[in-house]
Amino acid sequence: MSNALGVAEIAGLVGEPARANMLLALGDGRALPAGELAACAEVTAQTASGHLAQLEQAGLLISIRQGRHRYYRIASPDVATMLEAVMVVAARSPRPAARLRIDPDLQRGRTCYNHLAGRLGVAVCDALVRAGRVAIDGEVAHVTPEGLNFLQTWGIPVAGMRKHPYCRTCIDWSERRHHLAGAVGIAIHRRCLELQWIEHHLDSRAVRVTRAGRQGFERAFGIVGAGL
Amino acid sequence: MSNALGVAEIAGLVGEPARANMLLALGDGRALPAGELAACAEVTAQTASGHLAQLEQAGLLISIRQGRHRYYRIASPDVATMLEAVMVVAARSPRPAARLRIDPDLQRGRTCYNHLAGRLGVAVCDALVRAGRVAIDGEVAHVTPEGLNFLQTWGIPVAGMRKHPYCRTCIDWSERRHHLAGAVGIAIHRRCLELQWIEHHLDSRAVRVTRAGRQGFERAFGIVGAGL
DNA sequence: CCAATGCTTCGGCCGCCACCGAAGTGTGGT
DNA sequence: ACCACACTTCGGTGGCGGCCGAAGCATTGG
Repeated sequence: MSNALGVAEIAGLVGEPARANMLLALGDGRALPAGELAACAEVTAQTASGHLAQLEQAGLLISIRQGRHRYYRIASPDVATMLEAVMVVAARSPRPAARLRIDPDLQRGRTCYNHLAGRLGVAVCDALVRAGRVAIDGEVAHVTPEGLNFLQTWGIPVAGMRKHPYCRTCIDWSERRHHLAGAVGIAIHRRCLELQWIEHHLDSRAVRVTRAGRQGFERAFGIVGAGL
Repeated sequence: MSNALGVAEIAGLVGEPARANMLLALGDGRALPAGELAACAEVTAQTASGHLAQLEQAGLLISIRQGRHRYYRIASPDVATMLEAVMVVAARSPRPAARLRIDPDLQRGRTCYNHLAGRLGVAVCDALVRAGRVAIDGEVAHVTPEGLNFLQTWGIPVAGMRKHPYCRTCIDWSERRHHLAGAVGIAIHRRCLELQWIEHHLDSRAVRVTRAGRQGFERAFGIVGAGL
């Protein structure tokens, strides 16, 4: 039925701290860029690149190139199941192991290079789509006339930014759900900072929604709780 | 939430061909002595001992000492579940074939402890199943009434061997197929030796099919080429 | 165009670990 | 008592592979 060599090969790929860290970071189905996975694993970009290539070649991950980024995600539910099964055993293992803590702040809201991501980013994107201000067609997003109007009055000079990477989606946080990237995404992020709706954690990419932000996100976007 | 170090540790233990072989041999919940596991993994007793100690310390296996033997078995259903999950991924992996050099003699035919394995072992098992003489149900195999008759007339005293490890299957590492183990498997091997259908390579577990064996395997089992 | 950024490839270093020979411990059989 | 057998421990060797520095594409933005 199955051979031990194949099993050892797969398990061996997981059995390396750097790769295990990357796989676990992707464990919930998100797609993350290579650089970020390198940070998760605490190795340099070169090392991570090699690991990711192995994982993809073995069929554990698949990658999508988006601009100069390369997003990786778990290839199939089978792989996720396997990871969970290993985690169960690892948790029951008598060997105490150091725990790598995942910052819950990062999951709530963060910047993805220069636009909003995390639950907050998804919430903003959803709100814009629901309000008919943005229309998503695959990887490309369009700002509708009402959207242009809205952004303008909100304080974003949309006029000058009709350029190529205008508005697009980013496959990222919270599986298969988009958030806005591109020029519009960046502008929104910048405007949120200007308005002091969010503030950055020092030394981290996590963002915190301020009290003013809570009100602002609710009034302008209809987001209650500001994605928290 | 979960710790990557623990995961890597567990997966790393499985990610070694020798250990993976042992774990898979124990995958059905049987308890096997260290020596047999060493044979399964095709390493010396010392090496196997070290591996087994690691697996036990990590909580994947537990051992019972019985006389001068030491029987190992899977520590918990969680571990078995994990192994199956890895096997599923390994089966779907685009790299199914072994990249490890396999001794062609061993692949053709060999003994697995004391029964036939390799292509010859698989061919014999297949032939018996095809002829309705053996029925395989998962890891357990049953000899049908016709099978009893056949073995008897072939020269195997089946009458006295209704004991516990009667007839079971063993997963072959090089062929990824089942072959017969247990008392019946051992008896078949012994009978083949008696009939001089096979002879052992000196100093190896490889077996060679003699000219008489070629005829015999074809006439009795319908195996042409005797699995070569 | 050029500079910045993200990722990949190449080359060499170094540590870990699987492996086996030899010797040691414990159990069973005679 | 003796030997045979199953397993373990120890020590030394060799190879595999993870790691990073440096350099090489590719994309984006100015």
